[in-house]
Amino acid sequence: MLSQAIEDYLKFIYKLQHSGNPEQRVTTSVIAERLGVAAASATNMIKKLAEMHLLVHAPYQGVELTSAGEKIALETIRHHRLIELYLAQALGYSWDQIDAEADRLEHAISEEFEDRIDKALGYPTVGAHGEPIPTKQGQIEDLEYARLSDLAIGQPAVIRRVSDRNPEMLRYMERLGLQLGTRVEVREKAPFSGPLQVQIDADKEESLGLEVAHNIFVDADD
Amino acid sequence: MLSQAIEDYLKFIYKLQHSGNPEQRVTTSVIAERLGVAAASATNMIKKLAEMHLLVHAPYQGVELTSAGEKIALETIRHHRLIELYLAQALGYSWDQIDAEADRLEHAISEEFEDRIDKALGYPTVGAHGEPIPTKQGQIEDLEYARLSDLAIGQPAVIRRVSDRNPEMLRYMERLGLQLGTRVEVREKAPFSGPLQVQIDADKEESLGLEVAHNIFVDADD
DNA sequence: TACAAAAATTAGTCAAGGCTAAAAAAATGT
DNA sequence: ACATTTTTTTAGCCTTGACTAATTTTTGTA
Repeated sequence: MLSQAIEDYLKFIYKLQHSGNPEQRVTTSVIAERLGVAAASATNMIKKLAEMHLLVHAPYQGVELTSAGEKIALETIRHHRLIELYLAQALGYSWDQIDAEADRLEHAISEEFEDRIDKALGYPTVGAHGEPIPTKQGQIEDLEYARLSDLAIGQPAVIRRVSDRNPEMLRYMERLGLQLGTRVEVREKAPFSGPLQVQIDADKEESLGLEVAHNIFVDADD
Repeated sequence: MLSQAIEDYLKFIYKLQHSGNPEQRVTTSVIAERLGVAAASATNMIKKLAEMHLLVHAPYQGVELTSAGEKIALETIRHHRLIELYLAQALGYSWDQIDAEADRLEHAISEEFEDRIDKALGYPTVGAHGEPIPTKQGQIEDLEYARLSDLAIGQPAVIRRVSDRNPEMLRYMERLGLQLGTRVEVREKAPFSGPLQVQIDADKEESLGLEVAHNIFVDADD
């Protein structure tokens, strides 16, 4: 069994590798910052993971997971997303609570547990925030959606994914009725990075800050 | 937050204090054996727990939980038993699997999780093996049942609790149809600590070894 | 009562995984 | 091109909770 620390490092490294700009190298300091540890601690762990052949480290250049490392990262992410969805669907947790709980549980569950909640959920392919759930074999779809902030005015769209990074923001979205599947349409964009006027679900119009809109991913509705 | 190790020590010390013979002192070696660690390790942890005022240690005499220690033990046991029941009822786990899974999960869940499964289960008062579940306030009933091995011949009874210590044994009981609520009656006791002939649920009669019968607790049915 | 056996403790290690402070390497701007 | 800033690494230390081996203490028995 791998330690919780190792699983966490691999998980976050995977996420950093696959987040946004693909040219963004995953360096020691970025990893340290994301995990909330000192840079020296990250250096140590990276060295250890490299010795375990879970990643390759080019000093000062960044880190890349090996397929063995990626496999573990994807298993951990699968656990996390299945647990999140289970918490939301079976136990009634709200959007902003599931991430923290799943962060602890993901390291504690067995394969058996994974299989049973997978089955209970009907073998879902996307998580509670719309992220793809890796398969047991380590396959993951990469769903590419547009950001609501980039949506053309007047183009109707459906919310397909939201960032789960900020619980505060999730609470805000939930309060506005922004969920997966919600129909949205940008009505107006204020100049100078100002707020968007967004039509929500045909019955409501709200002013949405750019930061929030940046963290909502939509599928143009045609 | 207390470490998993501390919670485990307190849980097992509580269980040892309240298992069977009340004159049996809970000594370092007994604790070490139950937790599967070296005696020296137990000595260290006991010293630490004593410094934290979670127990009182009389050297060579044994250990006794303080009320603070007992509170933590009972919280941990509550988590364990709620999780076990949830695994059995909501996720279809079998009797022999739930203990191991709960051992890991009990240290990872939040109060929120505890509350939600408690509610989902309808605020149960006994666990999957018939053990009382401590309340959130740390109250616990002590249910005293007779052992099936001590039951008088011809006395009908109902299974109320089984020991969860041995998964093999649980699997065996399950296979024989021995569950909580099952009606049993001892028909015959072979001499020299021999097996019992037991009527199970009016439709079956089985020969049961003394060790198994010793780990089944019943309520005389009158 | 003395002494052997059993139980408990102490002493010293080890592995994980953090930390800070200092040193070294790389990148950047003038 | 070189000095400064940023990033990374090294060195050394800390805490947790295990371990083994050696040393008490206690206890049970001849």
